[in-house]
Amino acid sequence: MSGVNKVIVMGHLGQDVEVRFTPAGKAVANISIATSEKFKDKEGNTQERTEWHRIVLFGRTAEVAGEFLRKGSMAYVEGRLQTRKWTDKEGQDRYTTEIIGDRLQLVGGKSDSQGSGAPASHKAPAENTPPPAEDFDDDIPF
Amino acid sequence: MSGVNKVIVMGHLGQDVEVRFTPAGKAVANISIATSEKFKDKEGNTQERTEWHRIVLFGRTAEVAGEFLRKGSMAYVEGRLQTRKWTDKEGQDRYTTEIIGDRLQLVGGKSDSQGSGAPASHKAPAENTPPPAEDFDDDIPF
Amino acid sequence: MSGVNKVIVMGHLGQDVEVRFTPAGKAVANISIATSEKFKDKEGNTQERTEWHRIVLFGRTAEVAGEFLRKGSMAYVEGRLQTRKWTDKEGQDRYTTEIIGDRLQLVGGKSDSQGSGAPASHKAPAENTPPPAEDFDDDIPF
Amino acid sequence: MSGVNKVIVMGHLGQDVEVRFTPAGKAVANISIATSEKFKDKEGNTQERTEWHRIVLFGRTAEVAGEFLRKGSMAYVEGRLQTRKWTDKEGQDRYTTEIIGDRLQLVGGKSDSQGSGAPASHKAPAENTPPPAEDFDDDIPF
DNA sequence: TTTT
DNA sequence: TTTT
Repeated sequence: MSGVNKVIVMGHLGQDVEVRFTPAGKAVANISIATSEKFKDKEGNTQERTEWHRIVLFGRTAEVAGEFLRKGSMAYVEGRLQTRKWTDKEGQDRYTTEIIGDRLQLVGGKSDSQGSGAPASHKAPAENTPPPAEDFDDDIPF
Repeated sequence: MSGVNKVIVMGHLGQDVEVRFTPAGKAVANISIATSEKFKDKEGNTQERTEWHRIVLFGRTAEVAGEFLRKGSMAYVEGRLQTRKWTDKEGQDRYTTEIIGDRLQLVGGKSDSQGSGAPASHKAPAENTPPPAEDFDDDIPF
Repeated sequence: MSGVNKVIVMGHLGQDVEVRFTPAGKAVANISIATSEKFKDKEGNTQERTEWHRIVLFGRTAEVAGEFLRKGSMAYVEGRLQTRKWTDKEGQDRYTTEIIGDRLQLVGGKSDSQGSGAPASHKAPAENTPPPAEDFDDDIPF
Repeated sequence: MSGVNKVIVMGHLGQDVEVRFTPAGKAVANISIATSEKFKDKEGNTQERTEWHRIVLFGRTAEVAGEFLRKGSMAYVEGRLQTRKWTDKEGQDRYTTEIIGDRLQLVGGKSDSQGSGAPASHKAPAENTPPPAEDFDDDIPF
């Protein structure tokens, strides 16, 4: 590993968690987290911009997400940036930047109540590495 | 501001810094920083993946970058993620994720020697906000 | 500013917030946040260690803390480390390490319900600097 | 693990690295890193305050530090805060706050040249846990 | 001193 | 697509 590539994101999930499994049985979860910031537009009016963060979790961390998070839940995620290349239907190269999360911390937002209720936290083992994209048969990149 | 949207990146620049100015005279710099990580492929062989981070700096921070950084320089950048929508030549929506840097710290790598040599550091004022995209006439998004 | 000195802490407050004011009328808040980690002791049993973080907030951020946080509230704090020297009653030098917080984010923990209920977030202006310790008349350093 | 306890520090070492070994043969390194910040004093003059960070590294990370770092080297460290209680010669309780580093990244400062010259980076395995204090016979806490 |  |  060379250099530093670190992301910290905390906010609410815009959708329920999608959990899939690789052929080898490893869980992979996709979550989408919103953050927002205020800024002044040209007229000096305060505006709010929402930023959507596409996050991918693997293994036990993915399972924890699938079990404890849902649309509206608040979560803290630590991870790294990764830009993935894919080909669209016209055969053109496209790029999608995602956060590969290696630490997930639930934060007790109202919307995450779900029966069990117990908050949860999970940290991926250091050797955790995303499976190659080929493990999935998706045509649709996201 | 709601939630947390934080990125920390440190690595070497893949190209010289591009500095432009808005019509209002505000500097905007684009830099590209590489980080790399090792991972095991399917055969168990250690591979290295390089990640390129597209970073945008504004104001005084952009000027410091333009003055002290060049291809090969090492830099530490703190900022936030922002995904920008643009339209390609076929009229299709495209998205590019960038790091809006609000803190730049030069780290004394060999390649940044440049006469002056003085290390530098700069932190954007808290109220620093990127200018609207319309300030630029570029057809080319990056 | 040279180098990087950054702390991120999220957890529950062990006590209510203490807010004081400098002679110049600037608010200063002290909060205490717990984090915990699991580890294995010599016998291989899982133990939990709680870490208490002493945090100091200034100005508007301190006021937000005083208004919205209390014992049991959950908060996210970003700041920097600062070790303060003081003299105990025996005349000996003592040192206390604190986190000078410049960003406070409330996270909707159960215990912070308080009537108003509205979550809050505040970021100190970049030029925010702690007042010199002499602004306080305390004999007791913490 | 509950909550977030994260520190990022980058700066120059004030002294050579001290490496010791536990009875079980595990390396433990102590390093001291300086960061500085500018602030305005009461008279409005710009002053610089240096902050010294006491960092403890374990295992392979400690060995890397011992091999590649020395007084004047620049390093990036990621870790967590830990306050340690000890008893001084008068039998009084004393506390020292340290950064338990789990990621060390050398940054190519001039002063770290040392023959080999190769830059280095090391991340502790996730399960890395500091040995109990009793592993050391020191009377002197730091 | 918090929380699960 | 979230949340306030």
